[in-house]
Amino acid sequence: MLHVDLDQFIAAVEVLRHPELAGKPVIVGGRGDPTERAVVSTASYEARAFGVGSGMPLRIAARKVPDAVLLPVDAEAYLEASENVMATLRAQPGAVVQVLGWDEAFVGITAEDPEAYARQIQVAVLERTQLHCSVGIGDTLVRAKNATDFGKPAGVFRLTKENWLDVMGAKPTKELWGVGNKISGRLAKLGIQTVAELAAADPQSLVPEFGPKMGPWYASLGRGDGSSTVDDTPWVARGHSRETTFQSNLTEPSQIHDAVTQLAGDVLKDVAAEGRPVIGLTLKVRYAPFTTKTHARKIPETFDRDEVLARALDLAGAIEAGRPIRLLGLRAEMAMPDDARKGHTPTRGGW
DNA sequence: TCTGGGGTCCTAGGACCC
DNA sequence: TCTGGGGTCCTAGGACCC
Repeated sequence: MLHVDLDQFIAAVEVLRHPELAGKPVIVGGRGDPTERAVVSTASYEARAFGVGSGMPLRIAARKVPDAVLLPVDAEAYLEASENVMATLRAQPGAVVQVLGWDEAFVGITAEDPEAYARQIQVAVLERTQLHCSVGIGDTLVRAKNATDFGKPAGVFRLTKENWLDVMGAKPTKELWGVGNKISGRLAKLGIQTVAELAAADPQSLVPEFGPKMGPWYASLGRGDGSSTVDDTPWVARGHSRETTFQSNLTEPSQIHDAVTQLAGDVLKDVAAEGRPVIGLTLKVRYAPFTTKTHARKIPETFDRDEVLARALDLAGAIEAGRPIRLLGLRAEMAMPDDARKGHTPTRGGW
């Protein structure tokens, strides 16, 4: 199968709308104001050369690149571009497309020459959307996903059982899809630093540290193993959430009340659009400077706005009085339709 | 340097039941 | 006094992804 990933997607869409920005360091994030609390969504390659990357505080990014062009996030524009890309992928002969996000998809194919097929995809996407993409080819989803990194920018790379350890073996475990800072740190404490060492680990030996599912899963990640099925079942959301980072910390109960009321209204709008009842609520509170707590509650199935709002405000009663708050979030879990296929998700799909 | 917003899934521990 | 062995459900929190 193939993994298709658009190059510097958000920045590229912005450059298409503003051709005069081509070749300049472009940073997209928040409302484009570096004095606000926000992070970088995407930086162009020119900006990345200064050490700017996704997730970096906008303030820091602006300091690193004084000449950068800062732009606000325009989700609708990116979604429209994304839909054009995905439609192009679906139009390829025999392609089964599993979307992973705005700028990524697995494409299941059967082709004599996968590299040629991948090149054809790149041409088609460029012709239709003027966007460049990189393509990974693999015999599992994990290998295809990791292969894409070696193809960037605008290239093609193949990872299979045969060359997986040659290419990936010496890399730190953090390079793997699903292993971040925390897990790589815990693996290191077990004496596992590299992909090759993880591949050699006995899956059962990881169970005490990571549990019965995740332990063996990490071992298989090290080997590049896992599902090789691209699943194009339409995605069904488990829930919807909204969160707000306040530019100045909240301290007053009335401010909390107003903020939760606002969040509940926004979440309910998303839920109503799906026509599925709410079955649970989670309130997220980030106290200043930076500790996060969540409070969750199952609730009886309901479509009633007042009921959901009342329960959200009830959850807000768990907020510690007097501590300044920098973020509030509210998530509504929805009942799943009976025919929804479990286990298919946008970011962890195929596991 | 100071950390967004939208998602999903896994695990631990307590409550409760038989 | 010292205390079983399952099972399920719920809450809280952790970790990851784009």
